[in-house]
Amino acid sequence: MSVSADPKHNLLLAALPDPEYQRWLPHLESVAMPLGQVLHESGKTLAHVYFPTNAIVSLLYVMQNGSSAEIAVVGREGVVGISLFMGGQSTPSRAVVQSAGHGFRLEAALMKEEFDRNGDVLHLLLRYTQALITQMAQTAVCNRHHSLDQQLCRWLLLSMDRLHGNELVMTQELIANMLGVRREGVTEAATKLQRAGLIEYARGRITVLDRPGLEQRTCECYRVVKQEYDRLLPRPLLR
Amino acid sequence: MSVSADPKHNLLLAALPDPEYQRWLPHLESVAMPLGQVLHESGKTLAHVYFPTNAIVSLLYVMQNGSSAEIAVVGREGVVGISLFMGGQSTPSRAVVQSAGHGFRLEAALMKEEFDRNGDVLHLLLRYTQALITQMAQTAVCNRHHSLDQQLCRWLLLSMDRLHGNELVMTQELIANMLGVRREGVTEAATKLQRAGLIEYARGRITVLDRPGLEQRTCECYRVVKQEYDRLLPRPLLR
DNA sequence: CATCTAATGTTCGCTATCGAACATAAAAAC
DNA sequence: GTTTTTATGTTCGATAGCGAACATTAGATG
Repeated sequence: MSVSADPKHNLLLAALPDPEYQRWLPHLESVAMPLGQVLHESGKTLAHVYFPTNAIVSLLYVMQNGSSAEIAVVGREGVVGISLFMGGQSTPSRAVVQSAGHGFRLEAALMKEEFDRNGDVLHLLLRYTQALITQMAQTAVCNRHHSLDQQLCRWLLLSMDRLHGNELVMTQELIANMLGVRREGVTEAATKLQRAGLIEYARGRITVLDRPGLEQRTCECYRVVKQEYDRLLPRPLLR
Repeated sequence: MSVSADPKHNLLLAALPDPEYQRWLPHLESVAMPLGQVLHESGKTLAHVYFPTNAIVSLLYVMQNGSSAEIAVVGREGVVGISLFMGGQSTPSRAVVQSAGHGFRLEAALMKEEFDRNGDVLHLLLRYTQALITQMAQTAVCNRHHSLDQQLCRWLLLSMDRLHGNELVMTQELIANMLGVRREGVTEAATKLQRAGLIEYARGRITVLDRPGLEQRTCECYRVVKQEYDRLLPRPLLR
């Protein structure tokens, strides 16, 4: 698929100054990212960092009792594995491919080395990390205060922003895992959105029909996160 | 108060290598941190970073409708204002003193300069930031899945870890703002804890009587956050 | 000491979400 | 084409937390 063959479809890779990009290129390994693939397990040391091009990855926390909650979502705007350059080697969360696609990966040691060279790469990755922090913080707020309806809209919008089209392959069961709610709740909320003509739903395939409509229904959380990504990672990235 | 007079009561400052510490010392300004003081406002550029010694600071997000939720809490183990060195200059959250005390602050420009020198200081601050990220992520999970009772225990434990004694000056109203719930809910939960003999409550003063009891009642979130701070910022800090 | 104010305690009906059970239908497997 | 599996839809009682109203009491203020 040509859409995934170019590393520059990942916005962070695209934002690299040319010397860095050329240096990384031979080490960037093209990888398929199938639905459900676990990129890193909670508490385990990372072997690679992943730069998705057209895949979406969920950072999610799985509790002792098995229920889960998504903390943040990473797509072509970002990188999976920040704990590597943040210095902790691992995190208590799991990274799972939520929407199949492709991406590129870089070996942990190489990533760390590049980060520690300490120039534009460092500042780019740190700004991205700050955007990711905003997403996590907003998830906390949203979980506290907003209705499932609103949260579903937020989640759909954040996912759509990370894809090219307006279609998402995703069952209600999976969405429920991400949002940390029951599947029935998602069914109910999704049915409402479908009745309102905002989305079309068919056995694991969601099509967004009316994006502005979703934006109107969602809570402020979506806008805050979006604005912060735009602010911290404008195009052209890097001042 | 002697307990606040020494910058090394802040664990990050204490973890600085001596050359850095000596260089910072003349620039560290001792400041009182009274209850309710706003250290930075949502979206505003930071003038200083703050290193609390015996104060506790809440990072909280205030919504359009006025309700709020705490995203993370910072005490003597940390620093307020990470967005400064992360590169964003500001964040969509507000930092408010939740428990009065003292601290030290450093001018934004100096902080950035030190960070960009790019040695131990950078890695120390990044590891701290990763611990903070874990706290935010866990807050999101906790908000989704755990009861108010459990969350109150978590909050008390996290706060106690950042103080010296076992007493906290804090009304139920304020706790409710932090947790993003109603004051009545906090009253009810706190009454339960008091009846169980775990805490003593008296008009804006909480005393923890049975810490292990609280740890038993709280959810896994407390332990995860605690362990992650210990892992990322062990004493002696810096490898 | 009397008064006022802020902090806490209590109650009641309401709503969103949960937990569980079951129905239906589309797609996949045979 | 028949069977099986998977995804979605629906219902019912239970419960946690909400919103609002009001009672009580300990300190602060005068």
